[in-house]
Amino acid sequence: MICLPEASEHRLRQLKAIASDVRLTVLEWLKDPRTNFPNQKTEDPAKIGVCVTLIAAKAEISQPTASRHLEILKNSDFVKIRKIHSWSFYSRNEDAIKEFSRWLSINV
Amino acid sequence: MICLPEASEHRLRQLKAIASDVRLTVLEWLKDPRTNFPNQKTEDPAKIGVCVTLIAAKAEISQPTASRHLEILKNSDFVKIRKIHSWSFYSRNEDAIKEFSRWLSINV
DNA sequence: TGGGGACATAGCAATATAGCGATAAACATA
DNA sequence: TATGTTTATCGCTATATTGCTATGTCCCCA
Repeated sequence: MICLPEASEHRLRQLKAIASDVRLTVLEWLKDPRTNFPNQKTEDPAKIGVCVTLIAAKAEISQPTASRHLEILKNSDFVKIRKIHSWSFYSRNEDAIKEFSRWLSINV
Repeated sequence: MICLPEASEHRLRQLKAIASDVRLTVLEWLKDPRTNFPNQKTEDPAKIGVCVTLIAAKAEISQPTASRHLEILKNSDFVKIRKIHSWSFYSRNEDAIKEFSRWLSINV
């Protein structure tokens, strides 16, 4: 059986995380939160992040499904969460994304 | 529903192709075919590629399963096939891999 | 012409993934 | 306290993926 090196387990998790049309698109949207989520009034989406409900609405999926996708993106380190009151504001983790991209360019 | 831009369909296919422990490992093995497949006598693995049977044996999966994985890697452009007689010799498509890596570093 | 090796395809079973509605938890406010 | 809002989790169904065996195809060689 295939035995992946310990260090690559995390990379495989990251690869699976972005190998999804929904998650790839959400990551893309989060590059420009002000343009893609202009209706968020509670917090500045570019500074704090975007809440789950607005992401679900734009992706036209249910809120639980969006929550699950965002959990997967979080487990792969591609996004960060900022929790304020009952909101969860999601934003890109540019450092982790860059590091992943660098790993891929070297190791794949 | 999510509607991925036309151009990204191919990228999503590529992401799904390497989001697999088996396929990621095979791609890794194909970086150094002489070391990883020293038993191939018919053709030089480093020049022509590696045949399906040896890949299946090293990965400890059945030949049809290996064939399927290699087909997925081929459809994503990550490998090339060289057919000689009844053999199919697989090798990395370094150009396509580099192009993919460049796309990812810019667009994800 | 027949046999054997190498590969791809078909068909099936098991597992993983993605979607939903219902519901619980946390919190602000009337 | 009661209500409404936001999010996460649970349970379920549908689909996709991965593995296998069986089989067909192609090609070389006896």
